[in-house]
Amino acid sequence: MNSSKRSEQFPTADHDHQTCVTHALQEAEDFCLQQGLRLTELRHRVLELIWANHQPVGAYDLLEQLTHEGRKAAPPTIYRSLDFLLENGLIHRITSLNAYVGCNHPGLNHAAQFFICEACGQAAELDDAKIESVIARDAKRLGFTVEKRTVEVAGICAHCKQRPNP
Amino acid sequence: MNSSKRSEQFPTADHDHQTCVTHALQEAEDFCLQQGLRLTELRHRVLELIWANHQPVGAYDLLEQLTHEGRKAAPPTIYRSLDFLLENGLIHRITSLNAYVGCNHPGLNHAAQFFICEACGQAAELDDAKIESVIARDAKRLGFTVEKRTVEVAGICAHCKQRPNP
DNA sequence: GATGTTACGTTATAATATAACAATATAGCA
DNA sequence: TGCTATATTGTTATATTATAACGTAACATC
Repeated sequence: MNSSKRSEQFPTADHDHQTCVTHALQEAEDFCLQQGLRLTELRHRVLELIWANHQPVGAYDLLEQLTHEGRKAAPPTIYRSLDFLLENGLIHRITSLNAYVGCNHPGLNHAAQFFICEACGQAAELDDAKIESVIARDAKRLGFTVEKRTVEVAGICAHCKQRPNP
Repeated sequence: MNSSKRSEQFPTADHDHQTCVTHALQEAEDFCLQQGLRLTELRHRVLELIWANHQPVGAYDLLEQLTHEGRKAAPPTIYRSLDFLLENGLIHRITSLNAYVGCNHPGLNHAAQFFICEACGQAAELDDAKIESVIARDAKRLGFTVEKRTVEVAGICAHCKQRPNP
């Protein structure tokens, strides 16, 4: 099966990335329409670039890609769009990389975990309820009210273990 | 009981912080002696400052504290000491804060989880084997080799929930 | 179309971190 | 002890990530 979206695993060789990007944007457009959010041309383009990069991408990389296509852009331009996309659950920020990646489940307001390959740079997004429940249990024991969870695991993905030089 | 080290919870009112700092430094000295590591005056002082701050502290805060006591210091000065302390498990880096905190179990090379209070700035270090095992299970399913784990939970600690203005 | 709000442009700067090379201190050995 | 290799620290410059502050343009609502 050739999944049309970035699934909860590292993309395989037969992964059709163009379809995956298109699907994600369609989903974002629908979501914003439903929610009365303004997915402006700039925000749309930034989201598209994030998906097109196909792996966590830095704000200044995105900025360069925008300016290369002729758009006038300074850091605030990109950070504002990133803020909008983050606030509305269309992308995630990967803290340990200072990078941004498209969200697989836009609008669900879920807590995600990321497995990040240090060889190829790809990141797999999981949503393991078990991790959430263990964290919740610890928080309860501490009397701690959870606001935000950051779970990021760095290492080597299965593909990169097979071929040493990706 | 008045614990003499920062325990696996948020410090209580009767927490004797001076003893806690002294204890941590003694432990670090012993550990470095055993391992043949050079805990130089600078590194010792940086570690002391980290413990004395009693909560995650930024590199440039430490730098300022060093210069205020008359020592010549530039960013590389502090980052090198931080690198040494990180490599040898004497401190942790809290990615989501870009800050550093003393390790409760120096030398154990353990994976820690942090619960960070957004009100008082304190961080509790846990070492919950259950979280590790769940992550390990997910990694196995993905065929992913884990190198480094980052688990950071932000929220409000029990003390701060009781008194609104800490 | 007047008006309030949201989004974007622009300039400057803050905050965090590293590169590159020189000077000094320390350890280990002749 | 003195020599030499290595580790540590000093110093200058710069890279990288992010935000403040303020003006302008677009849009939405009346």
